[in-house]
Amino acid sequence: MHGNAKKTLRRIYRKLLAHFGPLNWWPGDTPFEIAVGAILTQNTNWGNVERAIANLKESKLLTPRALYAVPLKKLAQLIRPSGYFNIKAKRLRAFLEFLMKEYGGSMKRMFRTPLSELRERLLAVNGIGPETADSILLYAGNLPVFVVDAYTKRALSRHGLLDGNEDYETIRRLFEENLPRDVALYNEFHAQFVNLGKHYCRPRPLCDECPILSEKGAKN
DNA sequence: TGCCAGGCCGGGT
DNA sequence: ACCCGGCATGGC
Repeated sequence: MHGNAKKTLRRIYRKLLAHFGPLNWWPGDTPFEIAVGAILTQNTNWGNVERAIANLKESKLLTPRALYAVPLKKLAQLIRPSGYFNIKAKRLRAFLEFLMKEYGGSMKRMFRTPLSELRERLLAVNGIGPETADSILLYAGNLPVFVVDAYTKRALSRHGLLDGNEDYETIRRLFEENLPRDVALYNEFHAQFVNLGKHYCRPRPLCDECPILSEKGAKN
């Protein structure tokens, strides 16, 4: 990114917020539900994830202990609407096993682990990659980690702020090093990027009319 | 109808 | 260190 990253990021944030208004994301009723949602939403529409979570709620299974006891095949059927249900059932199980064995099934206890150590441990769980780990840390744990997703990369690349070949960690550091270490800001900023992607930054219809970010060299 | 969705893993160069 | 196929349902 060019010289004035701080100003550029603040300007993008201001424009997103002005356009969409505050989104106040809280994608779940409990930290555990948010973690489950973070895994289920991998490359999947959130609407489908809501159905899967509704199934778990109706079955009274949306607690770590209850869900860990569900047989894998049954778990897969419950989360069927979220897509990739076989692989996601295994990924949920891997996270549940981690949570149960390391923290007795307590998200609160899990979040007492120092941040950088917890991030490493989450990344070591099969099925949890950088975006999923960071979503759990930020949205379930209220910890100051910036979540980078496909829309974030796409928007910054398309507007010339990134080359497009930067990796996840590079982009995450770009945000964390150029914004105040503020959980509410990280939360809202990522939510705004996702909303931008939904409306204006699809892969196919080139977002010529994107009203949010200014082109490289524009004044605002 | 075909493309896309808030990725990640495992195997191959 | 990249690159790619596979995973799968539901909305537009």
